[in-house]
Amino acid sequence: MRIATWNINSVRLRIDLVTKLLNESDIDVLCLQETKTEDKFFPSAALADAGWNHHAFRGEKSYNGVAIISRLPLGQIHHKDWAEKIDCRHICAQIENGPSIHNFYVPAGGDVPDREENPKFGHKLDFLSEMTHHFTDQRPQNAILVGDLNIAPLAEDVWSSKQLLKVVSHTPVETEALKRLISDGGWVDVVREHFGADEKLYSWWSYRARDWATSNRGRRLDHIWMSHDLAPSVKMVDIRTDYRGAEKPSDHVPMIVEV
DNA sequence: ATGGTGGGTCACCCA
Repeated sequence: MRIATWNINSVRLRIDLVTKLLNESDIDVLCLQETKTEDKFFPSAALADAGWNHHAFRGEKSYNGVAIISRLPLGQIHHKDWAEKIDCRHICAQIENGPSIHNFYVPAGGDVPDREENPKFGHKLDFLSEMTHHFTDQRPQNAILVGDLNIAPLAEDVWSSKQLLKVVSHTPVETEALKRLISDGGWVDVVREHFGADEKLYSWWSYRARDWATSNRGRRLDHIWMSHDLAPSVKMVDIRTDYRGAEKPSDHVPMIVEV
């Protein structure tokens, strides 16, 4: 089974890029974040025409939004609301006779890494803390967690750890919270496990760079985690950096895992 | 230290 995650930054604008990825990479289950559309406008027909008939999605006008697109039948679908907001940042679907897949879009957290000065940063930390409590209470089994978690936890997950220590996404309070969520929550960071500790890994490059590829100031904000029982069955991991060079690209690229 | 770009929607929000 091939599972992918991608912050698409508007699923309606980039629907052709989505179907291209599904077809050319033979994806079974694709998890999207930042779909940025209400459910009534979700492009279900285009996905069904391409052969992916099973959809679970939660969207809102302009902001956030998550979706699970599958060519395998979906069983139970549910979501939780986090940090006392009803924004669309989580959806979970079970693949019939297969694993449960959690799809998350963690708040970006604003610009100032201080919860007193910047409520968005407090929201991000509260969201992570609730996730940690949730998975500590209900340890994942036969489960996969993917999404844009908006944190690059390790020095090798950013172009310059030193220069990003005070930049939201790589501050110690965030990276420690994410590592605690992995360990206490019962997850394995299978992308990092696959490539090893030393390799620089990025999934996001800012739109603001003059030349994203030449400056290569990336961060690994997107993640694929598995429960300990499932992690040993990973066969392949691919970070599709080439999609950053597409026409009208998302600032995030797809990450694919085969189990 | 600053501003750089892009998406959604319709004067700004958010990333």
